[in-house]
Amino acid sequence: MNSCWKPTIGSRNSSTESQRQRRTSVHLIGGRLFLWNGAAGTARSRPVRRFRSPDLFPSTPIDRMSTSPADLSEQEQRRREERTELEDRGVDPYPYAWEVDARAEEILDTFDDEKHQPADGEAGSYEVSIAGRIVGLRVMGGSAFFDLRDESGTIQVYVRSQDLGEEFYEEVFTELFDIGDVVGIEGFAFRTGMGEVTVRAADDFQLLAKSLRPPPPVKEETEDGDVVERHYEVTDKEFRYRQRYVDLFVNPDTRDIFRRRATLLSTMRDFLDDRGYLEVETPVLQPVYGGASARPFKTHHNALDMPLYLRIADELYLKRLLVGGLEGVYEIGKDFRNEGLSRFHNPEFTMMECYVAYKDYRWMMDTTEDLLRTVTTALHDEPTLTFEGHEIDMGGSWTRVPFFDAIEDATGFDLYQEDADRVHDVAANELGLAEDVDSDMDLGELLDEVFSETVEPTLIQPTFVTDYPVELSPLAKKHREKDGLVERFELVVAGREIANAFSELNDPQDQRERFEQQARQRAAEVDADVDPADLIDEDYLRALEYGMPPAAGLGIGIDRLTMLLTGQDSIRDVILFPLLRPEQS
RNA sequence: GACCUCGUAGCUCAGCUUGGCAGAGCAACGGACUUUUAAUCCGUGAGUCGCAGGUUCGAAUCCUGCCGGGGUCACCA
Repeated sequence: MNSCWKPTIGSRNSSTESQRQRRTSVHLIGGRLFLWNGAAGTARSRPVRRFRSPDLFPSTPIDRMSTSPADLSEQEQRRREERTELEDRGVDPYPYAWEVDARAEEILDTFDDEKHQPADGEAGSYEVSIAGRIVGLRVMGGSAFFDLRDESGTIQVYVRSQDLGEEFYEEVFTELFDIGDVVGIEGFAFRTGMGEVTVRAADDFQLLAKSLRPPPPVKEETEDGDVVERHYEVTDKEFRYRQRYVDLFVNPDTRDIFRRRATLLSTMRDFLDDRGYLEVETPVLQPVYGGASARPFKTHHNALDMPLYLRIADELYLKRLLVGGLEGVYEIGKDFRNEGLSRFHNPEFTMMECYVAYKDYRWMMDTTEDLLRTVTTALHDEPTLTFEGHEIDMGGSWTRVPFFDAIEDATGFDLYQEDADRVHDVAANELGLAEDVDSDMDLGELLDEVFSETVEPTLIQPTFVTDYPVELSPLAKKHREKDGLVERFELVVAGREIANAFSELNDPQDQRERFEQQARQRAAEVDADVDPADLIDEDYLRALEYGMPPAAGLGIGIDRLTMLLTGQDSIRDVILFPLLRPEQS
């Protein structure tokens, strides 16, 4: 999981010495709390943290940066008072480090009753030093249990007045610690009478970060027997997106989604690296945007005094690299499209694009099968997944169906080589799409609409839809056999478009004509003042004129793939910090 | 941008139809409790009923407008 972190049970690092000394001092001085965390001399003399001068940020009123007591809830005020009280007692509420040598999940997995369970009244042999956040505190007189949550999971901690000194226990722990505080524990693992593996804070118990803001209370009543229990869980979607940091420590499922997203990415990288493709990084800031038909974000470079656009696709720069003689390249990065928000669209999203010289789209279909089967297996241990109740089999080779055949199969109408008027007529009058089409849509838009409405939702098992109309694909190479089509495929799974690929157009003359066509449309649609010539990427055409080898290219939307592989129905659930409307106070 | 829907304690919500003292559970706070499991038991505090205006003797409740959240559509290769 986290390769940086290696548990070292049984051979504990000698750098825990400072912790041992502090712990010794607890026993030596009994209840002398001001020495309890070894920070007595420094806590008071620590410089008081101050807010920056308001002059530095004249537009930000100081009273919005500090928080006046009147704005705070009772609970927030109390926690601030506790923090002050801790400092007065010489307890640093924000100390510097803690030597961790075990994690919750690992202790729960490796605890062995025969080897580790201590005899009554004795110390256990499974010694650990752990850290995490307190959730679910249960105090019972002179002892207490709480749940400690670290990145791996949650483990119960047992605290006794006898172990830690009465004064610490009574006056610091039970009075000044809260749910939400981050703490460090040194002690040993044991199994309680109720059967739960628990760490007893026998040796040390320190505050590592005082929480001034209560975590959301989420113990919801389960009304009847079949309701799933959700005790420490926040279900309010907006809250989860806006305060993802809380979502992550409260909802283990959320962390799991992002772990799986990371596994997906690393598996994909390994797959591409193993085949010898070079991972590259191309510009996000571009003087001319292209590679897709979306509207861009516009920005400005001050020193050069020039407009720049955030890229809407990586494609045109990656193909320049093929001209440069790199024979297999890929990039995983953010694209930006200035469009609306929905559960399928976030304005910035992650795209993997891969280009391989001397290959065509047929080869790319095979490779896509391999890639996605590998990724699916990495996440599910087998090449199958369940999405919205559908069992989806990513194994074997997948159905390949030409675009117009798919439409004909779904609607009974063969629209190949029909003109826009005819397609509009069929869509509006025969297919019940009158509300989705209108008469000034061009042929490409009409066909796309028909396909999206009638075919896409029906394709549940992985399906390559091939041979798109040229109007929809200005960067794809003309079909070697079929007039008016290009060698392109989209992969549809569970009714969603997962991948897009083509035999890459490398004829500079053909490319120029298609750019000109596209530029005229775009200038007319987006902004009448724009000169179509400014929308053409002349440098890309110059590159093609030097000669780009035949190549296959593939694009996969990582966010949507993650949705599919983690069973999420909103893109916001697979993006850590999705764009939201600004928060209103 | 259009339509639907919601806004009451820190959180989840009831109360609104039929106007009459602002409610519950959880959380918080005080107390009891040294192997608990959403700990339990006793007690306490907590509200600009989103905002503004109107109707009324009286508005959380009825009316109008606005603000904010969510959803659907539109835009979107």
